[in-house]
Amino acid sequence: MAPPRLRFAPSPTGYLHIGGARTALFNWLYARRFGGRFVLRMEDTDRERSTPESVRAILDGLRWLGLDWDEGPEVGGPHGPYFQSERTALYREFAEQLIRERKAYRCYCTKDELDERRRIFEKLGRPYKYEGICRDRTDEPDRPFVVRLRLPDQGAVRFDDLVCGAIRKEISDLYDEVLCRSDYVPLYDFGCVIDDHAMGITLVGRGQEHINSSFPQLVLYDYLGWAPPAFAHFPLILGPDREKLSKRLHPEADVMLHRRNGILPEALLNFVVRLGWSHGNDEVISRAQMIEWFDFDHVGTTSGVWNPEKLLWLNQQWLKQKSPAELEAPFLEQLREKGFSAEPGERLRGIARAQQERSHTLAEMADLSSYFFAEPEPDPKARAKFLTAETRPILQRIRDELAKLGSFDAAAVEPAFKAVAEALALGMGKVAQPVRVALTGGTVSPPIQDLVALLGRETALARLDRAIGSI
RNA sequence: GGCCCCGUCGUCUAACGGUUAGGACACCAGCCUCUCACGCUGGGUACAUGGGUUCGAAUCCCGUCGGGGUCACCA
Repeated sequence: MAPPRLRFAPSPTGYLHIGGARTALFNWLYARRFGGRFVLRMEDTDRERSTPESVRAILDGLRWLGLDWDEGPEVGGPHGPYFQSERTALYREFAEQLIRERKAYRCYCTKDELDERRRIFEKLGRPYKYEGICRDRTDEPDRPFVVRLRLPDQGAVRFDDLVCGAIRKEISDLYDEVLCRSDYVPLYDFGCVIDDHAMGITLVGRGQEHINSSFPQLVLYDYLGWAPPAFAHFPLILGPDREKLSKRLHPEADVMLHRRNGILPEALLNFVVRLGWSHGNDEVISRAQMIEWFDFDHVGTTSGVWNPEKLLWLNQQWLKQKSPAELEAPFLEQLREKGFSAEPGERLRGIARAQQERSHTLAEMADLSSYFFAEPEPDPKARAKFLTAETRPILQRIRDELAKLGSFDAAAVEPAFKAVAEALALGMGKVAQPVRVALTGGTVSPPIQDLVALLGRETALARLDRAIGSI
């Protein structure tokens, strides 16, 4: 069997959203697993709403997620151009062919006329479907027109969806929809069919909201004498309110918002792939494993609800297993975003290592690390409890021991604490916690020896001195 | 409203006629422990509903109810 060809065909009318990202992911995974090709095509035929900025945003989003395309914008390929706005000659050719063959016709009804009729029908409580007024007109007035599909008189359209199984619809439930405008700029179904065929697409994977457009598309394939691709319709992703995840209602639909929030691309992919697909009991799944395991048999049919807690948990899992070097750049980005003057390097990686398993996001990691980059903001409650006359000698003792240290790394610092605790006949907790408050302002930090080492001799001693002096 | 799709814990899901209906997130309890986390152990919560088919149904069929999608010169 020839290698499958799949595509992702977004319309550049805004940022890359989660639903689109998952559609892209599923198609990409299938292509990667079965040695196929993954094509990216911009469906920019809505001139009002399509923008170059959106093209940029979608490309950036896909790249951030690591979903690379074999053919498409910026990489080219043998089936270009990959922007529908540059392919009108092709649409015109087939539109005219369909008209000649009486499988389509020019319709001169104006938008206002149609709106008016729609209003009347709605007032009567009946759904409006274009009645085929221009079906049999023979004149060709010099007026704007649209090209409409001439539906067969009867019959049904059926297909076997790779995810949903057998689906069918009566022709009588369809209507003569608009294929393209006077200038032959196509609408969705027409552009989709022409391009999927021209680009050799063998498998169309998209969201379930497109199930209903499969029927007219299948009619088109039949009219054009082309073998249709296989279809796979994926379950929808719903917002917490159980409505389809949309840009308007749900801010979390923005892929790049999650990047700004400190989510790792691996985690977002992992979260989203599990919304609708599963592999036994596996939860934390890498890109490589996804490619190895993905198939449509295990894509479910029920819509999934966005679950922010699970995303956070997954992100923590990924954060934990990243190396400090991998975390360095995105961590730095977060810190600077928050106004800290951090520099890349050994120390930053050390802080990342110390914080990575106690954070859900890179943003949280940056927040938790504030005292490494600025003077701590003292928490009054922590002060009152741990910086007292009773703990003052402990702080002093630790300060003295630390000052004596030749090396100031964690391995050298830890024995100093142990020694003080032993000398004072106290548990580690009694010793470490006051120091923690003195050094960070609060009661939460990495293990005390890591904290001290990361702060460095000068800062650690200065903060201890200040705490001692303030009691 | 017409049409299309769907219906297992609160959420994501496993199960592909025979299981005490499994796992994960979240939640609760405990352990670990210098704090916070991580980790570990344990706990509660689900087959929408009514009828069939079958020796046997969460799994197959039909009805009901419920949810979502779609009905544009958007995609």
